[in-house]
Amino acid sequence: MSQTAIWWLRRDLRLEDNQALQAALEAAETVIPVFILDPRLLHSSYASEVRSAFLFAGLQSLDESLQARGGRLILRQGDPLAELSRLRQEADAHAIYAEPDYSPFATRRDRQIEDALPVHWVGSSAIRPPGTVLRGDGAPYTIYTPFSKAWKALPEIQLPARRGQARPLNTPDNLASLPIPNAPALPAGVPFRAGEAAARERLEDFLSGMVYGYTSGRNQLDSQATSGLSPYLRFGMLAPQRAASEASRAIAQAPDSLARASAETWLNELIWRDFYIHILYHYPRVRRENFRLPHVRWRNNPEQFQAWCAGQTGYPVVDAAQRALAAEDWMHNRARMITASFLTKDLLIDWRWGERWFMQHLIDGDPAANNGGWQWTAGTGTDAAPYFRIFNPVSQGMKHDPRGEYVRRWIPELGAVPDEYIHEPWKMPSDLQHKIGVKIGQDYPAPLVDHAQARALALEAYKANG
DNA sequence: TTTTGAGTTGTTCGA
DNA sequence: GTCGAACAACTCAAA
Repeated sequence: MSQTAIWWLRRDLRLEDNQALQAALEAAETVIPVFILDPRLLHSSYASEVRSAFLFAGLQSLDESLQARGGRLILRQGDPLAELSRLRQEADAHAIYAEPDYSPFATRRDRQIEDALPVHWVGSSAIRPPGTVLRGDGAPYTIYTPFSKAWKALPEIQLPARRGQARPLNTPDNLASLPIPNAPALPAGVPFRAGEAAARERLEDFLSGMVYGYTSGRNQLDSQATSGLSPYLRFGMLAPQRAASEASRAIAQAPDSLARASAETWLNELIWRDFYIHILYHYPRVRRENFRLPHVRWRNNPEQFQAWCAGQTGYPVVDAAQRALAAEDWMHNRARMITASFLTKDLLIDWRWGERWFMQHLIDGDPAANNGGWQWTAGTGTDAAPYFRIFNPVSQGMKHDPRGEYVRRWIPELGAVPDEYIHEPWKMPSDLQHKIGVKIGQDYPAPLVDHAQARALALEAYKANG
């Protein structure tokens, strides 16, 4: 057995269920865990300070776990190829082990690295790697339903059995490491703690609770019925294969058909994550271009975009969503659809503007899922969703936030508005506005656009697409 | 090759 | 209030 291997961490910030780590341990006496901060990513126009802080806190937590096993995290900063080459010489390492990552940026970077260094790719940041779910003729799927059927027809996801006492890593003491950046504490409102222990805890909470109420609960804006696992999956603090195998187990053990349907819905959400990873991998152009409908006539009014960003559109559920994003750096999935539909359909603003805004703020911001979600909502995406599917921000609010709890939580100035007006406060008679002290246009904006009119304009703009 | 059925998440209108 | 149809046309996936 050779002596030393490098374990290069990227989007797999965990020790458990980590196939790359396991392979490194099997191949070498000494394992050097390294994370490389890449300035190109840290300072890109899609970066988010809070997401970086979450990353740093995750590295901190990982370093603590490593120290408990006789290792430590080596942190470097710079170009990964240069840093890995240097570290390999310093440590006299014979090989590098890493989990594949599939974004266009990562793919380019990793091709360069495998041309120059002895790197072994082990595991996958998708449950099933791109290229493993293909049509009969070998082409990639571009429609979710057949993709998911093929995905489910493949052999069940196998996780390596958990070992008893994990063996030490023996990371040498003489290797230089940057201090892990002192993550500014996550803002007080952010409801996520970094690290695999927190991920595991949330997974177990979800499995022992909401997984069987997921189908009905996940669309309620003010409920805690979603899994809340997205930030952990984003950074690999939870293995996606672990989530999938727990989903399968929940399906198998469901007490009744309703429960089974719920667990299946959750598994489908995980498969959607794979779907968009595969789409971005096979069609990297979607990062910049519409998947279909190449010529939507966007209006792109900058003042309206500002109002949308600030949660000042005058549509309570849209504004609540945006303000929740500002406060928690996370947004409920239903809220994402509502606010994205409003930006693209009601304001006719290019989905790329919203996509960037989300990436700059979402703690779980991921290029594949974010791009897929925006293009789906904009009607330009892979699925042949009809363009006339335009969300009505009032009826969406009434349906998914019937008591206005979500709205009142994030828009305190609407606190006194009665339920019947909470999603359309501009309809309050002026004496009521006066009585409760909420004057529309003064204490809270009047609607930025009239939805019925905006809808008609959107239908025109999309129909005009040649 | 051709044919056929289908496509996450919605809204509105009129019976 | 409830229900079904219309909203368009296209492309995908599989038989």
